[in-house]
Amino acid sequence: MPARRNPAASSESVDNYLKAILALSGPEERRVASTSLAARLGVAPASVTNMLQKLGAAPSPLVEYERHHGVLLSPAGRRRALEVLRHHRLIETFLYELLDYPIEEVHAEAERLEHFISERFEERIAAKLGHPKFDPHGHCIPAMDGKMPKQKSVSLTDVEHEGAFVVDSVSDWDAPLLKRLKARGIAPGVRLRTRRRTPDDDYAVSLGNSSRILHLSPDAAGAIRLCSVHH
Amino acid sequence: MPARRNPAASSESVDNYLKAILALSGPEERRVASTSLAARLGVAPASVTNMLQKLGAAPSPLVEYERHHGVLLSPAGRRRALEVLRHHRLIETFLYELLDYPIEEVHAEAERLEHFISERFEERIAAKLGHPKFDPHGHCIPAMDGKMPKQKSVSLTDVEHEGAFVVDSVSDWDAPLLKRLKARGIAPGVRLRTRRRTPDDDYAVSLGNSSRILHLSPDAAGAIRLCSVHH
DNA sequence: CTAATAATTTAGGTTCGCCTAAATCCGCGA
DNA sequence: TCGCGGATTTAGGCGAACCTAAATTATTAG
Ligand SMILES: [Mn+2]
Ligand SMILES: [Mn+2]
Ligand SMILES: [Mn+2]
Ligand SMILES: [Mn+2]
Repeated sequence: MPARRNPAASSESVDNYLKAILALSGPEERRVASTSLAARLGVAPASVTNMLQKLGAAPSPLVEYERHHGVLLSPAGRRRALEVLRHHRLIETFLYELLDYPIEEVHAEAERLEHFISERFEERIAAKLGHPKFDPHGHCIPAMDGKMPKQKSVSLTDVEHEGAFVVDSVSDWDAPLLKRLKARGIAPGVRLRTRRRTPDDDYAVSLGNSSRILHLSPDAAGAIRLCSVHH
Repeated sequence: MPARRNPAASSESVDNYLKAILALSGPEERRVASTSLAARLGVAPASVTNMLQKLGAAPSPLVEYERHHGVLLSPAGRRRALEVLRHHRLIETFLYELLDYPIEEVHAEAERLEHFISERFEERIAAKLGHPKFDPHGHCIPAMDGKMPKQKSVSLTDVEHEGAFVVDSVSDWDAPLLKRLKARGIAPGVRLRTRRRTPDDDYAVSLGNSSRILHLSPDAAGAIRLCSVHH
């Protein structure tokens, strides 16, 4: 009798659920609905329910789950999610900086490898990279203790007035889109000016000191987060 | 009805079976018995039979399997096994050369990662390393086309006469043993002299120009392969 | 040539992560 | 307050990759 080991200790799937909950619950740590998890993970809603029940019922649960009321990460779950996120972003940085990957390819590779590297690997690439604080998309890399500064950036889609900004980060979700942004010169750290717009306008911005105006699709704009420039 | 996809296309498990068959069938490509596969993979013999039946029955089989008569890799299976072996040894070299892993730790990490890296990753680390031909244990890294020069080394356990050799390779199988060998100065490329011995003697060798004699256990000797020095 | 021993396969069962179809629940608009 | 539609859960199943115990087959010593 193999003394039934702790179910759901961790696995690629579990890790991905935890990371998705972390992302979807946002800085305010809202409860996350199964449907949104299902959409994000590309699985059926029933599969989500199943997994959440299992995770929530384990001896030391990784999530706090209540029927019909969504989930939250438990402290242990949050710790694990941040660890995987740290792996993800360190790997991305490593691929970009040391292996010269094109930026739009780092995400997919990191998405797999994040689950399989050892603590030693994590530590070694972090050291090699000089303990970076940001990944190539401009996202913050959680520290080893799970601490991560709150982000105070806004989505370009939420800016309606004219203003001067710096690109904080770009979404890594959609590789082709990311490639297009790169081709247009939009990358973290780039200075960017917005113009006043009404809901019907497209997103018109100019970069650096150039006066050339770029017109961005809503998709593209949605992938860009900005910081104001009053340093 | 989701149009039943090619079963056993490839997976971590399948890869490990193929690699094990490649290793156990040796340069002469002997048929491999389920028992030896079971022992090497650390699974029950019944599990091996199961897997071999599945692999052998697939539309384009990765192995040629005959009840009660062991398996052989098919050309496709051999190709895949060599690809995974190439991954393994490139990753080991990468961890050793670029991430400063201690030699006894590279194997375990490579054993996992070999299944999850992309072609791009493979190509990039190979380039970064200058397309190495040997891994840190002295094992040959298969080329991209799967070609690999025949090894013409002998196990230290098969040497009974006095002679001058160069250490060709050390086994990566047993990390503690590997660490001990390292501590004793035994590594690929090191010059090593054997003395005449009878089956009851231990393995007595001296390294480089030193006259100091090392006495090796059968385990240690079994982990060392030698080349003669007539260059 | 036979019989026992060793190797191998078959039978039956588990866990994980997923799916579809069929309930069920819940909040909101009339 | 009622009931409807969307969100969610339940029920029933599947394939991978394992396992143990019980056949079965091969080999080999006498
Ligand atoms: Mn992932
Ligand atoms: Mn990123
Ligand atoms: Mn492996
Ligand atoms: Mn090796």
